[in-house]
Amino acid sequence: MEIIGELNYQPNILASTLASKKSVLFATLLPEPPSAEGYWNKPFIGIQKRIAELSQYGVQIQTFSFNQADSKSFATESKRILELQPDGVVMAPFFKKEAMQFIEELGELNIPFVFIDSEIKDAGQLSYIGQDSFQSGLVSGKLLDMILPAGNILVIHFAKEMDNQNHLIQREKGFYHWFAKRENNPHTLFTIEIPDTEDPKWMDQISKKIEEDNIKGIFVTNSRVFNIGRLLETRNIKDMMVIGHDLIKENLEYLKKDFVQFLICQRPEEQGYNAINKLFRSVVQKRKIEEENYTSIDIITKENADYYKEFK
Amino acid sequence: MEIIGELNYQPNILASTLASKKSVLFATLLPEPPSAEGYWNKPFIGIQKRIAELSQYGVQIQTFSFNQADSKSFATESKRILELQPDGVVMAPFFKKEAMQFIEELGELNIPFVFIDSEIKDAGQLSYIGQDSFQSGLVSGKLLDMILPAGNILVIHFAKEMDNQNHLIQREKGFYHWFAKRENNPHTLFTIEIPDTEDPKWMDQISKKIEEDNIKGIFVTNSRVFNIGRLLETRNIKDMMVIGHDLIKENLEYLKKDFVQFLICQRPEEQGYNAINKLFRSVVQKRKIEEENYTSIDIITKENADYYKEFK
DNA sequence: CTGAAAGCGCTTACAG
DNA sequence: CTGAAAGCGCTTACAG
Repeated sequence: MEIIGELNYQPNILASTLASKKSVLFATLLPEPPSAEGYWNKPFIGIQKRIAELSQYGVQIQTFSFNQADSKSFATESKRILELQPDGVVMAPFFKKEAMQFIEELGELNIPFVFIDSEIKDAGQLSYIGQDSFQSGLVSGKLLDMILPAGNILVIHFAKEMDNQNHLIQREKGFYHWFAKRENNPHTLFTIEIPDTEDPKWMDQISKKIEEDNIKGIFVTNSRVFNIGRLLETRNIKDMMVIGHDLIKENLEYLKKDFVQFLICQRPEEQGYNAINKLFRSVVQKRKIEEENYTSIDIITKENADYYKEFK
Repeated sequence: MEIIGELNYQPNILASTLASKKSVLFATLLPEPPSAEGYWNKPFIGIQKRIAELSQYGVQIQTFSFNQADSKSFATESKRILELQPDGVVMAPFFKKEAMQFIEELGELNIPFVFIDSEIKDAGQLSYIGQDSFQSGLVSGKLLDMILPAGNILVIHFAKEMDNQNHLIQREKGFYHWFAKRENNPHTLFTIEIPDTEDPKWMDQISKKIEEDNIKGIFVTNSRVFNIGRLLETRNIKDMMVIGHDLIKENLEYLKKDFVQFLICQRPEEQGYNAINKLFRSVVQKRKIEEENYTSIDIITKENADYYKEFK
């Protein structure tokens, strides 16, 4: 060891992995996207890209997905992962109770795991990769404030089981915080939860709210902002300033049509790529990993959207 | 070859590079940053990061830099690179004439090269990595327009030898284009060139312009927007909306103090990283490379600036 | 427990 | 020109 120090010896990783011939298996547990255009396809693209690059090193992947509206599916799939005994796990811990159970069992098996998109604090994760949701809400607040001369604001959660959607709550808090600390705030804020858009009644509910409360700005706390685009287009409502999240195809359409002014984004493909990379660096290369890795809070408009392509 | 096709044989790159023991040398020719906080340190950080990762593969680098105000230094350094006969070159082709001469000689030696930051079209480059400057100017125009209720706008180039600064011209053109196509544009636009800030007379010139022409918005076409921050602070000018480029330390200060509203950024570290990666993928891995790689046009405000750190 | 030998999948100098 | 041998820097099963 002394001589190693003196000579500053660095092992040759190429030779090492070539000789060892060992293979490594990672598992992912992420929400199943409702469609091929859904948000959760994006982290997955990044995951696959990094896995492909690392296939030379014998890195393999097995994917599991759960239904965002069904916490039991999370539990069922996590059991399957435990049976598989992978060398590392990437998960979106959407359901806190089920996730904690899973994490405990991973701990017993000494399997490292990385959180993506949302976080449970101090749960023994190797790393968290995702946005600071409060701050991202604050950015949304500032932007909407800058472009809204007058009128009131509606915050909309298109989500079921809000108890489990901590990052949406945090975004809302950050958003409200902006207006709370602002001097002479002329805007009044309201919040609505729309758990289900199957039944088109929600449209009437929102339209009524817009009229009654002089709503001139809308903030949708997740990627379902295209719902508002559709509403504004079909009911021919103009002069509404709208901010939402994530550059998915349906949102891009309404951004281009000027029904949505800003989308807040978080480089989901890069997140998936980095999640696998963290596992690789820790499990295969035995390096130290930084625990928190807040993604940037990206601001997308009609004009820069086409340049916001990852991995060109 | 038939059997290779049938078996879908993929050579093992690890074994290949381990056995071949060949080393590869890349050269970079970039502007020398005026200080440790200058913009051009950033691409260099990315370059070094990728070189460090690839040192296992026997990739080495030799760096050359030129003075942005002196086209001769570009020519001198490019000659030194030609003598070195590297396996690939990354350059910022700031001086078109000198760059074309250099490129021709690189072509004769069959040395591939990548452009970074600014581009010469169809010059035989392996790839270009940088922003679409026209579009980035358009984004600046839209943002300033959104937050500026009334008053006129001043575009400032802090640059010498404007003939060689094609990307600044393009940014200006994009910016003007936004207001040209806008309906009922209430803002009049002016442009000023400040070749030198050593002599503080430029401050009087700008101040006078601001007063005489009712300037309420300023767009600085490069990273020298901190000059305007200083001017506004020292002369106590409020209510000016300011947009500039690049998140360097001096600009961050005035963003935080609310003298600058937006910075347009282009992930310079990522650009450096990608430039080396393109050379590596082409020269060492013999893969096909995409020719254009426009960087995203990132919008930075006081609130998301702290999260805009690359390579965390 | 220690240490030498075989082998990972290639490249390259060299014998024929 | 062809083809077998040596070697790249490690790991790992195995003999002692």
